Amino acid sequence: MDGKATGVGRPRASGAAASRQDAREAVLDAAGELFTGAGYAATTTRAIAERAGLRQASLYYHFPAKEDILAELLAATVRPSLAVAVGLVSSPSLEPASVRLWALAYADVRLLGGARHNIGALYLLPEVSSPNLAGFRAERAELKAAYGTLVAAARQSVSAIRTDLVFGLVESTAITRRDDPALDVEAHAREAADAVLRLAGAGEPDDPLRAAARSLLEVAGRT
Amino acid sequence: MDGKATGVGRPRASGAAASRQDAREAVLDAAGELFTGAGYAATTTRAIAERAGLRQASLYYHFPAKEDILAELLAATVRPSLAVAVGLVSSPSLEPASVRLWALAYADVRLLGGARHNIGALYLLPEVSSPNLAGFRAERAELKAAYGTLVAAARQSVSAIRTDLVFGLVESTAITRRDDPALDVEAHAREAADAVLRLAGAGEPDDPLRAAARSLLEVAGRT
DNA sequence: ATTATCTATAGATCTATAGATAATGC
DNA sequence: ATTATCTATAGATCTATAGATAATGC
Repeated sequence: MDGKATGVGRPRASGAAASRQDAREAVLDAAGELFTGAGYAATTTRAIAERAGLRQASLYYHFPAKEDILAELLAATVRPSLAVAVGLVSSPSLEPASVRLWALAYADVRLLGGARHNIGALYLLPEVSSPNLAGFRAERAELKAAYGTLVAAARQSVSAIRTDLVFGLVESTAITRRDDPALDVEAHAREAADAVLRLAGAGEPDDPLRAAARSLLEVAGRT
Repeated sequence: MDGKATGVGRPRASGAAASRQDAREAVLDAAGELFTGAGYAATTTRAIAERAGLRQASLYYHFPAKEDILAELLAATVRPSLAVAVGLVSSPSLEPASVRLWALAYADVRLLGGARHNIGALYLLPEVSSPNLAGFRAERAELKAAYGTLVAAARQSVSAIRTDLVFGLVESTAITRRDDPALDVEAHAREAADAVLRLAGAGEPDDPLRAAARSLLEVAGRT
């Protein structure tokens, strides 16, 4: 079962053998590390390929252009959080909005912070404004809208807050992780979610609320 | 008084005449626009020079290297806020900490948002991690520490909050402005400062508090 | 025959330096 | 003589394409 390590196609110069799926994954992983660390423009296709264990030109068998690698990484960044958000907003839940808002912020920060590289930092890249990445921006706008919905529903006292500030607080966790890579993601996510509730004027978060939010996520199959 | 438009040195090919100081300023302004819009690595020295009205090689008369342009822009970004922060933290003020915290956040967001280009977005560039920019990072850390001091002093109820989250909320206003350049800076600054107080658990901001904070800034000579 | 890679390279830049040049200042 | 610019270019890339090649699959 171990023997046939090499698959179809010319073997790699580096020796490493891998299936088609592996190659794509390796490229995305390498690009994720380099893009988050050095940025998009400063990362060469050669560097990505080297780290992925193949030659520069071989990238183009898997991706039509460099920007498509970024597009795929960005999509993978929003999509899971967006799925959680849609679930929390749309499905008729017995839980109050404050619980669902806490759950969304918590899940979002954990998903971003728990990923292999600091993919939340991809949001911050100036290349995100590129016309080719409109699809990602649209998904990100949907996610933001979901925050807006829950913030509006959860508010108890204080005047309305800009969704920007709530969403911005969540996104800023990527900067924090960039400056301090050893961060405890779980604790950070909890504190960020607490902070979101305070911002939204949804009352002070307490342990029962957090527990309810966490089990809500588990029911949805999402940790 | 208008006649001698051209100064010392060979005239510019573009025709535009300018003194040494003007050239530096023009370069910084051009770089500010391009770096915040497209990022550092994606901005060529040629593009900067073109926009500044001189030839690519002439940049190097004013700056030893491309990175020094970024360094100077970054310094100009933190320095004014840091000056405000030091004033608010150190000087013995009659105002309570919550007023001073509001004042700091308000001044910071206004300074970032009110500048000609979206210079707050420079914080977000991955190049900030460059070893050559350690000086900037140190100043930024000082500013963050000032937030931490005021947050700790202003807290009334709720458990302590990470300074990261407060500072991150402030920094995130640069992302908001990137996505929506027409933003009303004054209103945004006020709401961000309100949000900071809520995060810090320093009680609900009200108009008298805001007025006190604003006059505190005016006394310090800073709007 | 198909697949997944490789080698080689075209064509386009990009940063920074060398050295010339066109002003003013003394 | 000094200053601020210019032209020209070295040397180093960088992305993407063309076409060859070394596997497996039929």
